[in-house]
Amino acid sequence: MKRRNASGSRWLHGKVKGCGYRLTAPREAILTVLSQTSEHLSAEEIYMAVHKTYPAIGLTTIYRTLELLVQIGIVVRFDFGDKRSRYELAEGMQGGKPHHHHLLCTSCGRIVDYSDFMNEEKELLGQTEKGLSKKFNFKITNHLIQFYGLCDKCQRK
Amino acid sequence: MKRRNASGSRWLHGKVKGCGYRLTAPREAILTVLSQTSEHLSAEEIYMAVHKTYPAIGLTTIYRTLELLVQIGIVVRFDFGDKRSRYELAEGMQGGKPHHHHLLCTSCGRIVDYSDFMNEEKELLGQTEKGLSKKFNFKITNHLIQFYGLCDKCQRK
DNA sequence: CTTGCTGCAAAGTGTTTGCATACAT
DNA sequence: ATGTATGCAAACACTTTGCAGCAAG
Repeated sequence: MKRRNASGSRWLHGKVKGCGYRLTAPREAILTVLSQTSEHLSAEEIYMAVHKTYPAIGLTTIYRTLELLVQIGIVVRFDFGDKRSRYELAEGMQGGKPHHHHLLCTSCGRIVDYSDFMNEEKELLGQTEKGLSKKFNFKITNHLIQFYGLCDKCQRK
Repeated sequence: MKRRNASGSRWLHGKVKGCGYRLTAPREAILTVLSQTSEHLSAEEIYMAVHKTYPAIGLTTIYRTLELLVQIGIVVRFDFGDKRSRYELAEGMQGGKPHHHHLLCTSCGRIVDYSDFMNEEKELLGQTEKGLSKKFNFKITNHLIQFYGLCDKCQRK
């Protein structure tokens, strides 16, 4: 678990308060965990991490807070097919990652972020979005791109 | 629900038997439903559809059969974020759809298949796959591309 | 103070499993 | 005949909800 911008959580507090929500200890702890990891944590994993510094936390609060943060736009929910939601700080949030897509190992579940090929992708996405928009009269707001395969370790087995 | 190739299910029987599995009435009924719809049915929806012609069917059998069909490669499982798996006949199966991606309305849940922009996409996907493959030592086997937005009806509300 | 936030326990929902019976081959 | 497939009910895993107490502003 890589550490990143340890003051990110402090900056995020403003975002929460700015939206008219209270800044409580549980929320603070959850934001801190999210801004200091580079992983794609599930609710339970966040719960366990927060529990270390704030043992009184309940799993319910984790779920409710995450839903709130997703609503505000501070956090993004992902579904990688392992039957539980996973959460990341949104693009543009302090402590968050730049825009990226995911590469998933179907054997061990490893998740790799990549942003190297985004430029080419972005161009095509733009074209495709425009075409789809016109043809189906959709107002496109978002996209999901993931690649699946075997990571190097799993290929050797 | 559009009807398509009504004999598709018969053709599929061979695939099942060819893989060494028994061809039973429940499986036959499930294949028939899948080969006659153009929708993206959930297990429960398949259950209800099969139930009309085969009332003795149990939901468990639906799940077990779908898992089998996915394993064999006759059926593909999708996850559109509504907390339940949805199933389609695989590309290349008789009665199945050609390769396509999905466009989803985040308001009403409508799912639109598109295959118009596949050529451009395919090219980019190939490049990106190659790059990712090399950089992360992944053997890429699959990809998922979805666009999210508001369909024309939901935009007017 | 007042209203929103929290934790616990219980309820929900989609999916899976144990087991005895039924059936395709 | 033999082992796979089925259906029921119970178990599961993740998530949500009801409610009474607590605390931020």
